[in-house]
Amino acid sequence: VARELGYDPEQALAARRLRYRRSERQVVNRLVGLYFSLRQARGPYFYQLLEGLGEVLDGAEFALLSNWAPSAKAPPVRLPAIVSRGEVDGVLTLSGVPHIDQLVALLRRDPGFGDRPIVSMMEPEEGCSAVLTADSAGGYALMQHLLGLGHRQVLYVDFHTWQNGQRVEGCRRACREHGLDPLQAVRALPYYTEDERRSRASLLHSLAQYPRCRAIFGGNDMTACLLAAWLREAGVQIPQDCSLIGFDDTHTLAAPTGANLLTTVRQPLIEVGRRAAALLVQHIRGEITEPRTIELPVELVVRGSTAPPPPA
Amino acid sequence: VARELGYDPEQALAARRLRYRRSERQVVNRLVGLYFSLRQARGPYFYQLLEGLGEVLDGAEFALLSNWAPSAKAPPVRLPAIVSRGEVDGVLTLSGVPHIDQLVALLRRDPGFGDRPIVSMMEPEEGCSAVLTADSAGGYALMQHLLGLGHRQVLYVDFHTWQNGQRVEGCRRACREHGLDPLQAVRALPYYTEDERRSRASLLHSLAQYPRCRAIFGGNDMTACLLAAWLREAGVQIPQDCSLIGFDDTHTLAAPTGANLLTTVRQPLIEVGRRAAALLVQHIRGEITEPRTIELPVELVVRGSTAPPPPA
DNA sequence: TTGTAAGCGTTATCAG
DNA sequence: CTGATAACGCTTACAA
Repeated sequence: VARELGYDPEQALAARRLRYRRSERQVVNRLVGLYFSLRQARGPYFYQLLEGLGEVLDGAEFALLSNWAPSAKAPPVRLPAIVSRGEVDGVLTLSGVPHIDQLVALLRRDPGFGDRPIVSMMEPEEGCSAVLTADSAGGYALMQHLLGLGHRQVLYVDFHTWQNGQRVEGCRRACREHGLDPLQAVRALPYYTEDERRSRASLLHSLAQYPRCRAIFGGNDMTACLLAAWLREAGVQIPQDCSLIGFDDTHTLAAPTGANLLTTVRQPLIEVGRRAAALLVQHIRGEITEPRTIELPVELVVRGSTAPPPPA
Repeated sequence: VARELGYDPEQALAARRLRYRRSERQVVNRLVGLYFSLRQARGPYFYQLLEGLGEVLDGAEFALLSNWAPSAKAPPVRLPAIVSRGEVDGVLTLSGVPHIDQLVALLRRDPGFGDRPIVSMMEPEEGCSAVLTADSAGGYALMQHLLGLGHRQVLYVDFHTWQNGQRVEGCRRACREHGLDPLQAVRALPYYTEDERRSRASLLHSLAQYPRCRAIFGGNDMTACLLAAWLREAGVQIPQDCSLIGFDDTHTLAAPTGANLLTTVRQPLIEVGRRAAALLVQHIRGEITEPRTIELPVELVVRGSTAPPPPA
């Protein structure tokens, strides 16, 4: 009869939620939150993840709350009202967003969220499930490729605020296997978003200082493309004078023909989004109770930006 | 006393919503929905809008619901449960999403949404507020620029499913003012996403057919960049052999130096997002009751992809 | 097995 | 003007 009349108690969740306070049960609201920064939302990295998330959440009929846009400056001090009210069933976080630890602590402390599931993407997080990629293996494959071309020194350039430690660790592992001193073979050079001139000068200085270093590893594709522009302006030709590698396979380094030149490691970002969403939904449905970590493989994509080092 | 004890009736919105059924009042949930397609979410066009939306909604402490990801195929038949439950205070829509009319009708028909505010971005919509850009003026400025360079014929290429009529109308207005037959001067050539080969052949055929037409207007930057790749492969040099223009200023047509070549019309997309969010929040707060339309100016950005036509 | 009543937290109403 | 009361729709404990 209920079905005939189109009656669905889910429609009046407000009443159910009210009543459930007595029995300390939880109401599933089919709503999950995504914590990210507007800064990240500018690039394809983010919207590939979003595409995977959207696909799975849509299928599971979950809605996605997504305007958490923390600034890099201050840690979050308050949760959105809808979270404190207990209407958000779970949360997705994303590596690279400032102050994730504080956010997680804040969520855990709030009675409106408590120990509901959190799934972290691209970075492990204490007490949360995670969907990661084989970062270390990616760095290893990249370095193997460069070593095979004859390079013996690499300059690793990345935001100083990011810690892609696994990536570099993979590079260094490959170096050790080739009998090279990993600290000599992979030199880290931070760059500073807030001071482009300084970063550029620092890059060119390092290239002059280490004449045998003719390969540059940008911490990700976005960084690599920026470095490419600086190198071009300084008259350094890629890959004749210097090889360049990225990470992610999200950006195009355009050759005159329009083709993508950038040798990189492809991360399965859409799949990361899918898996993270699926994991969160399983948690919410109670099909999983313990935090779980998934690692997805990455793939070396060799294009035109890498070549043997020029003769000394 | 309430303040001392940290008591806030907003925290128990469920109870308030329950009670309000009797008096037919509405509960503001500080939650708005964004209707878009995953297809759009792939490009900077979308995330510039999102950036503006996020900024204002964050400031007003509204949350954003954003996993409406309709496929192009089928019109929406059901609203997310959270909308039907009346927990979404208002909706933002975006031009280019399939079946917007059906969505609006569906919302209006659903007692859970009824006549709550809808703000449409980049396209007017019956019975809704809208934030638009001066499309026609943009087309006019582009055409003025081309006419000034000496062009007398332009090929307009765009998705056949999109109707950027105002843009073309602006072009034709400029032609009329120069005493040209607008239908002769601006020829429309649709292209077909599902059949790239056909679109490419059609483009090259048209160029051969109209030898005096040496300027191409891609309906937007994304389209223009795609056309640029096809032209390059066909050996057509930009801008020496043929000028190329886009619209939006969202994509880069990279010169060998990495600089952006594309002459285009900049749309203030972040500002569109900000205004749309602000408008929706004002509606929800009851500060505005009647639908309102805002039009923002656009700006011609002349770069290297336009030049005088080659001598006949 | 079926039926009844209480109560979740809020607010409108009505009596005092 | 103040203060008590009932009802929004649901779930559950308990009685029949």
